[in-house]
Amino acid sequence: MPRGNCRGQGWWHGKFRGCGYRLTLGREVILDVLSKAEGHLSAEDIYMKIHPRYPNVGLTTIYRTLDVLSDLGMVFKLDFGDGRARYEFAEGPKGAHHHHHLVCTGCNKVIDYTDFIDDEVELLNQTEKGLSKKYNFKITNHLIQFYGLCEKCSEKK
Amino acid sequence: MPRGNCRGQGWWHGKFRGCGYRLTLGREVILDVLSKAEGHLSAEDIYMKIHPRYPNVGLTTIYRTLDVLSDLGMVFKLDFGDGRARYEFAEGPKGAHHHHHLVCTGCNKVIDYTDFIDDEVELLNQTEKGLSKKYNFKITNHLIQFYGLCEKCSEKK
DNA sequence: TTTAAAAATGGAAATCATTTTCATTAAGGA
DNA sequence: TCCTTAATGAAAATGATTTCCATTTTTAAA
Ligand SMILES: [Mn+2]
Ligand SMILES: [Mn+2]
Ligand SMILES: [Zn+2]
Ligand SMILES: [Zn+2]
Repeated sequence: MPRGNCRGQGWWHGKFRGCGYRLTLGREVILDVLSKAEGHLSAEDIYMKIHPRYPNVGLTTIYRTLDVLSDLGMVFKLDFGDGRARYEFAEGPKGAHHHHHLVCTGCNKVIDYTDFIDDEVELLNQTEKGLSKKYNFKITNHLIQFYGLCEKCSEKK
Repeated sequence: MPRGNCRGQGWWHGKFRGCGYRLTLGREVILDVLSKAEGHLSAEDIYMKIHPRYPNVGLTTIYRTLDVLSDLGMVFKLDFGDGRARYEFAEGPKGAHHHHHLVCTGCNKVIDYTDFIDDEVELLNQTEKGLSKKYNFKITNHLIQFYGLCEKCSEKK
């Protein structure tokens, strides 16, 4: 968590201000949690992590902030089909860590993978180009996910 | 819509009975609507189509039936991110019509595409094989979607 | 520093697709 | 036809997310 006495010094201060957003305590704390989180957090997960130390940041603000962060491209909003959105920090310009997800339909575990990304990106580019032309569709984004059973869950079965 | 006098004669009668399910009027009608539908219908879409002629088939039954049909693999449950599930008839063994979707984030229009499916399938197989081995993850399913703006929506902008 | 406009906030209430409950009905084997 | 059990519909419950609105905070101007 950021020290309360050096607010607004993070590298993302500029990103906020540049888009007319104000960098508030709530936003900074949420961003901080996300940037340090391992997995894929739901709004409530974030609320739980923050609440003990910042009991006056409400769940509503978390939802609103996550929307803003998604708009700014600082966070990805993910849907693994369990009825609640998950959020993931979009690494800065340095660690642009393009990856996709393996989702276990047994226990909802999610594995990040980067394997085959090169071939994938190649196919994706080709596909995007072709589809853009054929359907006059401007593709801005893609979603690739694999579903199945993780090691533990296939053993159980 | 099926004629009321020849119930249970459809090619899917066996599929139901084989899995211990009963073939009811509601299920038959829902399947019929889906098999003839062009696009991607929500539960309520289906309800609207059915209700005039079969006013005693409730929305609850539609949800339940769609679950059954998904389990049987006769229908695909889709999520285009607009907060309601969509359903699509999974063509029988004949017209196995593997395709993915272009989703317009402007107007929610969805385009089916089959282009590049061959290269895609090849990459997918390779990826699935590699990931299965590396993570001991049994992949049963994949999701690929492209998001962007359709022709009309990019003009508007 | 003072001030005023705009943005952000939190808590409560609303939304709304989907699920659950439960009493009733219908399917299909015997 | 009879009986067991699956299937059904209506109403109520659920639960993640959004909306409302009165209050607070931020920021730029004076
Ligand atoms: Mn991830
Ligand atoms: Mn389709
Ligand atoms: Zn699992
Ligand atoms: Zn569009």
